[in-house]
Amino acid sequence: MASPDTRTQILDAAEVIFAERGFSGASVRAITDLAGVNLAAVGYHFGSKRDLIAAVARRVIEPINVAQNVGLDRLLEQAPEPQVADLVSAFVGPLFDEIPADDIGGSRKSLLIMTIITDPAKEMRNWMGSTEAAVRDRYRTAFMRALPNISSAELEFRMRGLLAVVAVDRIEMNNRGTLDSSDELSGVSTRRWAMAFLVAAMKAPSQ
Amino acid sequence: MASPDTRTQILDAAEVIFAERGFSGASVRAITDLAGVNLAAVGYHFGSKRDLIAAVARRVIEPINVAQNVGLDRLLEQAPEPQVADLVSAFVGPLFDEIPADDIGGSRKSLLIMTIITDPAKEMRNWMGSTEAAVRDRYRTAFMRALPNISSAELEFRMRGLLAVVAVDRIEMNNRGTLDSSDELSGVSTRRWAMAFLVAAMKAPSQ
DNA sequence: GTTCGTTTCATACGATCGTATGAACTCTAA
DNA sequence: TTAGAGTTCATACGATCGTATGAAACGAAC
Repeated sequence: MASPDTRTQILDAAEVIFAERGFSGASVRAITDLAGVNLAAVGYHFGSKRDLIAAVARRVIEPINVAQNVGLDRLLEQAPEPQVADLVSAFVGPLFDEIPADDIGGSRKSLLIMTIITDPAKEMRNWMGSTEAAVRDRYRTAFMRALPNISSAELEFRMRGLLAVVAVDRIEMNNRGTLDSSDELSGVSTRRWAMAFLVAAMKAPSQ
Repeated sequence: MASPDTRTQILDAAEVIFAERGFSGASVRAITDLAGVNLAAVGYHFGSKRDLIAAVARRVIEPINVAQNVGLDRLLEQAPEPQVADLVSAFVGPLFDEIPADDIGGSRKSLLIMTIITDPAKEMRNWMGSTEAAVRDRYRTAFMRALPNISSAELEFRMRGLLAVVAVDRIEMNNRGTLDSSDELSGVSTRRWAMAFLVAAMKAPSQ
């Protein structure tokens, strides 16, 4: 069953280093040094750096996908056709919930998510699509019922916008978070701002 | 004055390689190989890889900033207080204009822009802020007049959303552009979709 | 206490990285 | 034609990269 300690320590350290330097900019040695474990531990527990990247990404993304699924389940229980605002909240909410804004680990995770989304290494997108695409499909059909005038393609564009706004905002907030002091205030505000911004955007008349 | 050929060939090749592999994932050798020039040419023309990154980023960002400035100038000539839709168009338009959607170089540039925005290497943000921040300030004051009920902080959030939606969309379109065939259609649509989405979002009531 | 699967360790390998160097080449001006 | 600045070239250096290896350490079962 493998001692969970070393494995977890590596995952935690990798999350930090990957967020700081990107996937290819991070060295296995930097990760094992931060984790306080032996260099060879990565090979033993994960096989290769590529597999470590996959494990780290999975650990960050999975709870978000689960929360998005649960949120949509709860909405569909209450009403067969949820409102746009509720769908937006259920979709982007987990990005705020699973990524605490004020602590260091939170900003680290948001950076990591964007690293995952935008990393040029295409390996990511292959193994990620499985569950992530399923969640997005569920939400898209729900959005299609709530916004019958919007075409499927345009809806996909808008859903991408949901993720983009929240993810980029968290990154930017983190970048200045190291300089500014009282970003707790803007941290709480951001969620309200994002909801107002995104709900209005989703409801925009079809173009 | 240095033969502009080699320098430009390096910049062109670096744009491709950086977009494909990220800054730290790209090797100088890969760039010079693609450019068909000698390895040492990077050292001679740019000094170091870091300086090459700066030069590439500057070449991509600068025309966008210029176009954004020109667009705002033109709006302010016509009316002292431009409308929201016009401001949005002038702000995100250059991202479409300077980055053709259908050709390969276009999607490459959009990827590169996102690489610049999100790259964990913080060196970027230092030398970039100079002119970029000035443009954003001009637009923020213009938006503040058009949207007097929105606080300055929330407005900054919303302007970040403008860039995020467009940039992420271009990346995603590029990612699937390699698979799909007829994305010229969605390429043209995207601009209209972005405008509808973003204008509605900017006009959202304050929260 | 000895055995044996599991985990950690120090260490080494070949590849590749960014950069530096000095010779060879090109081209213009005298 | 020659002098010299500007540019390109082949090549090498040390550092660091991901990965592999085999010995040491550990812990539970008998």
